[in-house]
Amino acid sequence: MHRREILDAAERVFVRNGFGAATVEQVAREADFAVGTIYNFFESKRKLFEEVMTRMASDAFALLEERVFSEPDPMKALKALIEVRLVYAHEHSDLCQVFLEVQPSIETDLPHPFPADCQELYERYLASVTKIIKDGTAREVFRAVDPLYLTLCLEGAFRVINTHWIRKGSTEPLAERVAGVTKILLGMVCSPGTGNPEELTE
Amino acid sequence: MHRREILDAAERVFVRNGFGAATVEQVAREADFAVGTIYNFFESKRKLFEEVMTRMASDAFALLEERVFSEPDPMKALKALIEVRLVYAHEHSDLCQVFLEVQPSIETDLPHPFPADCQELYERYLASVTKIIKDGTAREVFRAVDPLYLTLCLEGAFRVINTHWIRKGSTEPLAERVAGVTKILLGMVCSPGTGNPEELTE
Amino acid sequence: MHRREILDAAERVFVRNGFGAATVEQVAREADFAVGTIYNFFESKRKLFEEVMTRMASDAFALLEERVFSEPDPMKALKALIEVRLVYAHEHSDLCQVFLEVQPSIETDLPHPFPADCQELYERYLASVTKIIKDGTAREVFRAVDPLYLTLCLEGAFRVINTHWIRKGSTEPLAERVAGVTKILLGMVCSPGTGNPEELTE
Amino acid sequence: MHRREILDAAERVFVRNGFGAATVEQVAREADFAVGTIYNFFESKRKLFEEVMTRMASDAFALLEERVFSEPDPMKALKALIEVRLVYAHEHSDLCQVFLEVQPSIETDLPHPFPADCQELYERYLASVTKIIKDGTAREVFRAVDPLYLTLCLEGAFRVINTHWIRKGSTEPLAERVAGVTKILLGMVCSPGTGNPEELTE
DNA sequence: AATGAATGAGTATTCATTCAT
DNA sequence: TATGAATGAATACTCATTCAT
Repeated sequence: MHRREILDAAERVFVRNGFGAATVEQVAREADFAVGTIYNFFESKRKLFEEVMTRMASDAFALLEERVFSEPDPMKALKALIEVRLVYAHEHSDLCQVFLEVQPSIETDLPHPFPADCQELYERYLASVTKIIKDGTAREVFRAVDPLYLTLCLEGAFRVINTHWIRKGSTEPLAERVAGVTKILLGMVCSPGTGNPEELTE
Repeated sequence: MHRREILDAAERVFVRNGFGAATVEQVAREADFAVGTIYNFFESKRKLFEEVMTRMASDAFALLEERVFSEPDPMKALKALIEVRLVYAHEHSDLCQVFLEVQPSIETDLPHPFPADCQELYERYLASVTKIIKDGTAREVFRAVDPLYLTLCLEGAFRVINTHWIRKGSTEPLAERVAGVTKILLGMVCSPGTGNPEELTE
Repeated sequence: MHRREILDAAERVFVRNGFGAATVEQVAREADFAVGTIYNFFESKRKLFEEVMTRMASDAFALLEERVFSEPDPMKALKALIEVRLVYAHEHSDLCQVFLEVQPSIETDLPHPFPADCQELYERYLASVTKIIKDGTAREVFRAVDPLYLTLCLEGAFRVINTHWIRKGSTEPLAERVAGVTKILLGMVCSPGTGNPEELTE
Repeated sequence: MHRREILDAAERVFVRNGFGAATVEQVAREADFAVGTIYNFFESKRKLFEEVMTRMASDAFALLEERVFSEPDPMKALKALIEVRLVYAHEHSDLCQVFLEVQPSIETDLPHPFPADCQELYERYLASVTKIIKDGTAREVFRAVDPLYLTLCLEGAFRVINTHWIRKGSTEPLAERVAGVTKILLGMVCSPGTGNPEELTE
């Protein structure tokens, strides 16, 4: 469908140039449509941008639901979360780039430039991860610390490491890199003695 | 000095609106000067922006050098780092906002839109923190994990938590919040048994 | 076509005000278009100016080719040249104004501010006139003097007389004025005795 | 005197950059004064420009009065005029550049951008040359043609040849070049047989 | 629905001019 | 008188948005 094609084109253009530097004409050219046609589907550049954002966030959230949030065992869920966030980001660095940015940026035009949908998904994501943490704490496999803060620490680690991988290349195989980070994060989350640290990462 | 006043005004405007949406006229009005005066001190909007960035990064780095990097004991240095990053960010949320953003943004025109000075300070910051980690590991008080990744995990935690505090208010006193986060981060960094977790935070 | 209308309007504005003092908005108003529309057809004010110049020079050159340079007899060609330069300039004083100015001006930013096309046409024009002179000299109807300098003397005469006519009105009929000048210029170019001076101008 | 120094500096800057591209600050820097000082002596950039023009025209006119207009013999005066206009222009190509421009230019901001003084000098110059022509015609050494037009033809020849020499270098010695042009112009002005053409130029 | 020419508000930047010191 | 920092009007150019076809 045309709407879809335009979104795809817009995603490429926004990721390439950022919101400010991207022009509607670039999107139109990339999508092989006329400028006017873009406006038949999206009421403004801003709205188009927001739909791109929301779609990206939805895709990422759907993946997490399937691979992480449906896992009842907290330890398995945590490991899955770490892997998905690190590997997925590696495979979809563009999308990651965007998903990472669910936070205000100095380059951003407005304090909260992200669409409400997007913000809401982020809140739900945090809630879901927090729930995993709480479950793990209840079963005494995770440390007894503030689960929200633990969630945020995890989230921060994902972001900065993903950014680091995106910006610096690395010769080390992905699996090894992921293993190294997993060891650290499990050490942060898991109770000492709870299968931590060595055998955790096998 | 006028140069200083303009930088202050520009800082406020850029933090409020971002680079793209900020206009030189806004900066001029905020600084209570004419537009032309801005150009007597800074050759372009971009250059003005870069000086604002660099100044912010320098201030933050100077504080870290004084309070953190000059501390020879790794455990004390780590605790100081955590406190400075969390408390200072709380007191200077604007500056924090910016220092956080030494990473590419979707709103950004170029992969490395930040001034070279700024990038370099960030690299030096990471190197300094990594050195603390290595020292601690050598003394076996910190875990034996990849020190760069541990540094990045710390860094991510600071950022996301700071962002969280900036965006959500919190009724909980700052000291308690910092204590909660400190507990988590020490748990991540320190060897199990090394004074962790209870007495660490007193 | 709109491109044409804009060129016409720009021609009027540039001739009226000169390049420096002309504004794109004036051109837009004169052409009855919005400013942006100008930029849909011409990439910059400078480019627009250059197209105006080139078009003027081309028109003038085409006329000269048709009426002067295709004439094999040097004497007839010379008379035609004089007439065309004087009469045409009189009828198209704007165009003349510009074609005259293919020379550096104190108002000009660069030594050769005229578009390459324009410069080239001027060179071709000088070469064509010089060839007429040479032919006439070879047949011994024109004086045996440096043909390039003779060409330049002719050229200068045209310009200053045209400028004089443009700036001062004259009650004397054009034909008589042209006859008077023709007599002088034939006297300059033609060998004494070669039908010069009286019967030449009939 | 300071006024004089500023005029000198302004002359250099205007000749180098043209009126439009020259800035008052450039003039100030060239004159080694502050911008404000310029305005203590000249009420505007335009006025400064006009004084530069007028001074140039006056200098040239004074030279012509001394070397040409005070010569009672028309033939000698004509030869002197030709030489002065060609040689002087060669030696003072900057000034020439300007003096040539006593005519509206497409690059000029206003139809008659030259100061009234300058225009008036030009008129007096034309009148003086015309008088020489008339005297020569009365003595039957010059052709019996319209003296004003003959004056203008001379004037045009000077300008275009000077421009040509300024823009194209020439390896030929100046004296020879002047001789070649003199031969042509004497042929134009002088009655056939009146010492014309050979011995005229010796 | 699709088009893309036309629009014109918005912005960075320049520079002649002023005036307090 | 000399200064030069401050001024702000002026202008080229961009680009999101509209709308007649």
